[in-house]
Amino acid sequence: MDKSICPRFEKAMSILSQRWTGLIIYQLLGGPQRFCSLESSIGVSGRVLSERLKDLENEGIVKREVFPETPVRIEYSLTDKGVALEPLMRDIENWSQNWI
Amino acid sequence: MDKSICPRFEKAMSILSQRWTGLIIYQLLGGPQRFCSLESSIGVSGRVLSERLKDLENEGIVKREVFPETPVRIEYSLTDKGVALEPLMRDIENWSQNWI
DNA sequence: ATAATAACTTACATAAAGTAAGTAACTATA
DNA sequence: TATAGTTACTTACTTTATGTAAGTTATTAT
Repeated sequence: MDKSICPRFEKAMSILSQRWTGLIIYQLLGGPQRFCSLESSIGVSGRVLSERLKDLENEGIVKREVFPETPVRIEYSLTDKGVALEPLMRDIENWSQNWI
Repeated sequence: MDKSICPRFEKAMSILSQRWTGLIIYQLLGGPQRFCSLESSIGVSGRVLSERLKDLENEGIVKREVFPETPVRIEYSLTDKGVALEPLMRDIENWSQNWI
């Protein structure tokens, strides 16, 4: 091995290349969403969605807010770090329109 | 399920969010590379690299060229479709510099 | 004849993701 | 009071994906 790739870039890739991460972020660009809403619009299993949201929260990309209503409402949204991924998502959008 | 995500976008994501795909494309932006060179610079196993390169070839993102020298030389490079991913890779680079 | 090299492939083990059922906390309905 | 409904999970179990290490093919060098 003679890794010549920037560790920051690799770290970013390791986050973004996890299954479902991109779609979760893309969905949240449209505004805050609830667990079940993400689950159904993306088509990810609850088990993995739960895991991914925790990871993204730990990375400071997603924010979790609890509203103690009945039944409880929990909203997920993007932090500034998450919103900073918008240009990237737009590039994927453009590329997919031109080449897929 | 009420999928509201553009199928082209989803398809693009399913390619790009596969483990190692991003790093392979990123490395090939620097020019054609051989199998063993990709293997060592990225740190992916040969088994999976082989699988990925086939997938990317099938998607028309990567081109495989055989040079019948001794020992044989095989070079992988990006097609136009692959090169079109450069802005995206630059965005990931930028984001990682600012936020990681 | 043996070893070396590149580019894979195969067999087997471990890690990640999917599926379906279960839980907690509360409310609405019978 | 009991039953069922709702949201946001978690748990146990199965299937798929990836890693590891050894083997294969074709060719040249020693």
